[in-house]
Amino acid sequence: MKTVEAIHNQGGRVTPARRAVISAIVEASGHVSAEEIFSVVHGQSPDIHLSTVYRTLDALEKLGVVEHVHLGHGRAVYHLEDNVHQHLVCDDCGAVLEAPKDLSKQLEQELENRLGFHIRAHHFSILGICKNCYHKKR
Amino acid sequence: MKTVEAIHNQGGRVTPARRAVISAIVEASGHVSAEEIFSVVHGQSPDIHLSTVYRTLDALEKLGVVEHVHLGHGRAVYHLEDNVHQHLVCDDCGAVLEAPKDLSKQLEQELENRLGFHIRAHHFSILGICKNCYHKKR
DNA sequence: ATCTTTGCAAACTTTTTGCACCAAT
DNA sequence: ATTGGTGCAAAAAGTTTGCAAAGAT
Repeated sequence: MKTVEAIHNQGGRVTPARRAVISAIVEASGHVSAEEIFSVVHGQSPDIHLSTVYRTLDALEKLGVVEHVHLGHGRAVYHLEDNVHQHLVCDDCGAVLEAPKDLSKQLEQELENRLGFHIRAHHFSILGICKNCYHKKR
Repeated sequence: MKTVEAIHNQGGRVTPARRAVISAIVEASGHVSAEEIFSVVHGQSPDIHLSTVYRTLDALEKLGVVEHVHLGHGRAVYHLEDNVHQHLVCDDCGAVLEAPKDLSKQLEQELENRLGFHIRAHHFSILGICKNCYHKKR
């Protein structure tokens, strides 16, 4: 487990709470809020507190294991850093799609050339209306 | 004043508070948080409450006069709907740039063709590192 | 033994809401 | 006179923090 090593290397400690949070994120394999993570973790280990989840997420973020993003309005969601991509978020149904890599690359290039602006791909989010919602009239 | 008419047409009332909020946004001519709007408004009319600002912003949003966006992490910011554009937000210094229109258009087209995803330009925000921050080493 | 992490409770920030009063139409 | 808007205070939602006890190394 790479994550566990990363924690060790930084002088961090591998605790049950941290294991639980990590596996909750891995199992979710998507975009999950702190509370969603908490409810999974808390379901199995009721002694683990919400604030511990937040602190663990913070720690994992510092280690570069997870990343949090604010998709659209509302709370932050976390996802694994190995799954870096750009998010398309439906403003109607909340669906989260991933933008095609080449499209992202292209945009990234152009913004860099023209404005010297360096996209953080993992922090990129576009709101709009997804195919489904668009077709059920709006 | 178009906005005032819009309010009337919906059976809404044009109150001092609403006038104050509207002109605060117009004068700010950028991206302002509810609190920034409040502090301007409150500076001139100390009797106007923060909750009134929020309610007014809500009302104006329903009328399509303003729009709020969550740029990056942190609180919502409001801007006039006539100034629709895509935001580039610097993750370091918080600077907000506007993306070139043609670039946006291109991306918009492609996402539509490929995924059937319809960008809401005004709700679009890209995080990254701006030119300045990028060059002062990172 | 050391020093990080946790549980807990409480604070904080941003936004929303209930209610009685007030004011725009 | 209506009915929508406002002030106020209090709640809600999401996140952070201080502190003493517990646990990983």
